[in-house]
Amino acid sequence: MSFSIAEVAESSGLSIDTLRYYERIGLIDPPVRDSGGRRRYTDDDLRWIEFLNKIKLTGMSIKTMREYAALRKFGDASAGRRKQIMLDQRTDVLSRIAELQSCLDVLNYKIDNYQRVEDRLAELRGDLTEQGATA
Amino acid sequence: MSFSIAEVAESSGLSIDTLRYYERIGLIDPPVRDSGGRRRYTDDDLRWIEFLNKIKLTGMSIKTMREYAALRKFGDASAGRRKQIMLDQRTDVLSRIAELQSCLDVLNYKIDNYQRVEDRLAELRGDLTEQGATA
DNA sequence: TTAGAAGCTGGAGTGCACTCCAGGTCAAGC
DNA sequence: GCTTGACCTGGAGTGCACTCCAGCTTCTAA
Repeated sequence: MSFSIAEVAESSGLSIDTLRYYERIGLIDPPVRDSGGRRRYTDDDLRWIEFLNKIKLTGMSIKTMREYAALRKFGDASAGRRKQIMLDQRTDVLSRIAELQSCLDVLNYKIDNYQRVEDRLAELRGDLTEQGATA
Repeated sequence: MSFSIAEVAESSGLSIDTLRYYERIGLIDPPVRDSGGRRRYTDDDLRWIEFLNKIKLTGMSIKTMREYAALRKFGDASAGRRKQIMLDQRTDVLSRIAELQSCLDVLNYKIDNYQRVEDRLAELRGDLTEQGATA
């Protein structure tokens, strides 16, 4: 089974231009072409693209993803370096999660504050309405 | 008490250029100047810069931060909109945390795999050494 | 009083990750 | 056989968030 570039774009959430860009810079291997020169992606290609998408979400730079992609070509011999990249990324993700958690506190504090301001303003408007009613 | 731009840069972790850039684009109010025309930042300025830093960590764009900064000028009247911005940002942060958590699974899976490959390679090398010893 | 450090301005340059475009090819349906 | 739409290429353009620079002024310390 193989897929057109449009199908891959659809299923991966990347644009067609982005897929071609990733190929140009060596993130994706050039897929086979059909008789008319169009790209046909295999299941393997799809899985790799899904994986790229996933590690992109962790905030990995394209530079690092390219290194990782290049290392795949060396098979088991590059397992050590690839493991290291994943380890570094995990460290990164863990600290980013912690960072975001601490930001939540600030956000919540601000939200509470604005809520209080809004409540006070609503109350004031209520008072005015009452005055208007009794005047 | 007031601070030179170098001191603010030091304490905020932003560069001097970035501080001036933020001022240019309206993220930071122009601080008062000393007799020689140099910027002197107040405690209030510092607090605002710290806050900016914090919400930047949440991934808020400069565009949104600028809107938020501009809204401050309207005081309580803008509390509603500012609360909304913080609410949106909180939603964002929560989903990003969830996303990162799910990425951790992939990272862990990969790390385990590479560990297994390395273990196997180490074992093979061990065998070779033994062979070498007995040959 | 003078050298050097720190700060100033407006504007240009950078790196990243795409995104768009002009002009061309190819296959399918009418 | 001709139109239409998907796809192709190389290269230019975009938006974001800085970052750097030249050429100037001002304070400080020897």
